[in-house]
Amino acid sequence: MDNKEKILRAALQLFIKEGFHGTSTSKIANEAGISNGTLFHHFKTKEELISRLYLKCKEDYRNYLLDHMQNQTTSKAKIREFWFVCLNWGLSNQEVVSFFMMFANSPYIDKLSKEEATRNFRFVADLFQEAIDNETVVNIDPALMMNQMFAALLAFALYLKENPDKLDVYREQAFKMWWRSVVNI
Amino acid sequence: MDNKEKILRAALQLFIKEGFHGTSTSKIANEAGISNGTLFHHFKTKEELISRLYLKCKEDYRNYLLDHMQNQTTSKAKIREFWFVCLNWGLSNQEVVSFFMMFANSPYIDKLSKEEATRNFRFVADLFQEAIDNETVVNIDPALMMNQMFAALLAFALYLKENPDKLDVYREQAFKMWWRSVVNI
DNA sequence: GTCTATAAGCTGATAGAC
DNA sequence: GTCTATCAGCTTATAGAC
Repeated sequence: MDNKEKILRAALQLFIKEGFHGTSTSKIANEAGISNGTLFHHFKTKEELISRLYLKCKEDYRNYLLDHMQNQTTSKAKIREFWFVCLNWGLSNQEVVSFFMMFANSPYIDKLSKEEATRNFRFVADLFQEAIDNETVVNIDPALMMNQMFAALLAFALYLKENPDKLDVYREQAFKMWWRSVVNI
Repeated sequence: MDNKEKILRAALQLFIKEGFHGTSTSKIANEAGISNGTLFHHFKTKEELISRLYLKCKEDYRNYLLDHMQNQTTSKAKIREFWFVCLNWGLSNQEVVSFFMMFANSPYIDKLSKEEATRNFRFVADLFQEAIDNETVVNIDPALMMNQMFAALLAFALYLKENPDKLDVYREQAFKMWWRSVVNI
């Protein structure tokens, strides 16, 4: 692992614990086991470090999703699979989930254009659009549907964080409940 | 408006814009039109100021909810009303919504016990428990159901923030969709 | 690429006059 | 209650040797 990677890892851990402004660059350098000067050699400013970390996490997330999606045939099967792949990613990347939430509620989000952040996730919108077109799900703005799906997933993941023993109990039901809210009947 | 109130208002605005650590006490004092010393007369530390602001917002929120709930008879009517009262509060208190989200994803949340934060919202859990008991909704942990409802509402409110013209289009449908996910059929 | 040394400016917080 | 003056420590970032 090179120093750039070490810095990003240390930063992620500290940002989650202490927030962006609560984490100084010297703390990051210290945690990464490198000097202050080295940090600023790899990242011109603290802000650049934060943006790079965010973009890297987003890319990793996207790659995980694409890697784990099989070729399902029906729209329902595709969306169902997407739900569970997202859930599994979230359960094994809880720090990144926290980081995304922090980032989404911070002023930094404005500096990376929204277009830029969602560009690589077009395939998700396409998934929903297809399901709308073939009348598998109700006809609402796919953006709203995505919003609702991620919200339901996130809320479930947060619930599991405090009730880890409930995963088996509600794993299937959580999906079924959300699905009932969008399925065309 | 006394100085304490001025400070809290200024702090809320600045925290949303710049984050907790990004907002210095002197900025707050400046924005509130008072001196640095006066701020520390009213709040012993910056942390106390943040906690007080959070608790005040939570209380205002709770009072709004209780004030606007009529006495509905059926569980469905009660929950439906609760949804729309929450939605209306969120739409007219968007800065507070942002603040709550920031706070929830910050390290400060750990310092106020979770018990303390939810204590005054027991009436919501009771609402869901009643609906479970009389078999209006599916039998899942009311905490999970609350989680899901607030997530759906919040996601809808965030969607409206970027698509304000869609309120009339989806206002009813958003509730109906969530309701279909929990109703006992 | 990595380090040490350094700096100007800001931070939260205090002291004491009014 | 409010103000001004003040501080010790930390902040991001730079300069320059190795």
